[in-house]
Amino acid sequence: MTRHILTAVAWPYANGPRHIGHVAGFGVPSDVFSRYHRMAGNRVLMVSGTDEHGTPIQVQADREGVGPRELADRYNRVIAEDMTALGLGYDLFTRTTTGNHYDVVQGLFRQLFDNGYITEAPTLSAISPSTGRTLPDRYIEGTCPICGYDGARGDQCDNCGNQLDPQDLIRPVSKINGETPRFVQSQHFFLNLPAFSDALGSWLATRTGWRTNVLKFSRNYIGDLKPRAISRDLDWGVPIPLPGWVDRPDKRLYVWFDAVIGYLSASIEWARRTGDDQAWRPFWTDPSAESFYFMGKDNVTFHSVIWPSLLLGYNGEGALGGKVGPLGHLNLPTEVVSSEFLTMEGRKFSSSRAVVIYVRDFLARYQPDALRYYLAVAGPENNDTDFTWEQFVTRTNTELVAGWGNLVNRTVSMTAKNLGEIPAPGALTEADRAALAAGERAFATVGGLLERSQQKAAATEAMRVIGEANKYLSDQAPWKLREAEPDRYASILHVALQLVRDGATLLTPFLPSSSNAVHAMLGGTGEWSPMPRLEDVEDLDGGPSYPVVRGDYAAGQAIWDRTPIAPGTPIAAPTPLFTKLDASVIDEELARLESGAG
RNA sequence: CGCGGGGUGGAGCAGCUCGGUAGCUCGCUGGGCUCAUAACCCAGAGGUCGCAGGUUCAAAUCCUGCCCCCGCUACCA
Repeated sequence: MTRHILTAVAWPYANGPRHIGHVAGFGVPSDVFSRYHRMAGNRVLMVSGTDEHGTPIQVQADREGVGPRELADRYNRVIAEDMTALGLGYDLFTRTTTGNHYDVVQGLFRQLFDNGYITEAPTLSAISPSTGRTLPDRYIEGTCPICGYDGARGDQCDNCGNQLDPQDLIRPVSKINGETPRFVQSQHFFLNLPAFSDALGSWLATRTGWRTNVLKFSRNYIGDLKPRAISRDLDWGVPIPLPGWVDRPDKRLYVWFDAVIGYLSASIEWARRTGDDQAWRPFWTDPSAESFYFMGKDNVTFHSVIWPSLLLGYNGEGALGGKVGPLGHLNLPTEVVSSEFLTMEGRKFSSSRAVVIYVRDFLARYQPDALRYYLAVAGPENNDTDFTWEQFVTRTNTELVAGWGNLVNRTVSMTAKNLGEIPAPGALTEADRAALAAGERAFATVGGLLERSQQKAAATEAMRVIGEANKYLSDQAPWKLREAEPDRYASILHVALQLVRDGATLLTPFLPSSSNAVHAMLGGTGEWSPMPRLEDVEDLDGGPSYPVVRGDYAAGQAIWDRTPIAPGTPIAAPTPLFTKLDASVIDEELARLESGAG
């Protein structure tokens, strides 16, 4: 039976361009996963978009002297272009400022409200006197009332480690503009998280196959849930859909509430754009549908606790009961796949301190597949991992260029120069059969690892198979047999070309562009693993137009199995798949890092 | 006692769930090959698996204590 798999990819925040640490966490792993499942014959829906509400957007907009919408427009486009350039195969990469998203978010809010899971209460919050907007704790600094340290943050003192409330700070000031925040009583809405702790507990107890730290962290977290405010004093965000509130210019839903709902709204938007409004349902309301959420570890609680709580509340499945919402019963996540963090040359990524390499700048100088490969094989899958330029150059040159690229190049070159077409095999020797069997077996082993989200091991295993193919060529040494034993020569090249074909297929989830190139080299026509494209679309509900990432992935020929090569297919001289990097790029990039030029 | 991860040959990692004389990639040394982007193949050197105890016929693998590193800690999405 065909599985329906939702790949829900964390939403990049549109207050600036994204760096390679971001795509290491959510981008590349989710695309490897989706491409594999598409090849394995499953129906995949991969959605995401830019998250554009919240105070940091507002702050950055003020800093740049533009409105929040203008700022969001700019970085939405930058990020969508970067995701496309990396080859991330979204069915829809949209944004949170669409009419469709507003509708879906407000629909969820109303259902949660009607079911009793959202309540109104007064709360003390910090306001910026000059703008009237909520001032989040992290933007407030002052002297710690406990230890006297004068750089304490509103939520915690970094010096003595005590948890603080911002109103306790001595001489609190706004980090944004230095003014003294005002603390005011204000009416806000709260999500009754404690009402979900039992339901969350039994749901988490049924989860299997998760990375252990995600489960441990989540189980620990639900032990002490408190109601959580989901509105803010802001004019930038989704309006609160209740009489007396919806028209207020100073109250908005808080960004984290609307952002996680994006998975659902983007799925619905995708369906509407396909012409079948209900096409999202097999991924959300069918009990057998599966959903995998990809993110960095800082986002785990939002996906393993908060988002499931919203879904439980919408379904009327918390402690207060309630009705199922108009969209029907929505599935909770099958698995929350979290990545650890990537560091940059031993330091934390930091845009402000220029410890960073943006996706855009990276791709301007290096191949997307080189980045994808590095992140897949040496990324932060289970541990924090350091990105170093030296490692990047080494892995690119030894594994991609000298290992895989060279296998393709030497095999295809020999064939093109001396035969001009894919040869038919003669009688196969034991060594031929063993080599072919190893290539075929790899689909099960690499596929099994990908099924279990062990992408590092999967990539390593695929490269091992390629190493065996290189060894096969050396052992058989066809170049010695070209004139003396032409039949044997043809057989060896046939086997080697089939192994190249297998290697390209196995590496397709990781290196789609390169595998497409190999497909063409071997005389393949049409699309192998389709790439995403960026296009401008009209808002479906009358808003301004915007760019989206989409693709016609079903048109791809790639399947997770051996694709036999066809003798007689003409073969031309190849061009190298990967660019070898000169050792000098290490120093150049390190110098860029030091000078802060990005 | 806030939660979690980690300390394995020069570098980066796997192994630890189900204990049995340490594996992979890179680098290094020597050799082979010459089809290939000086790429490929073979052989070798190099580790008392953070420290100290304990359990066991046997521990990198289980238990206890300690030292060091890192991430997270919820109004920052």
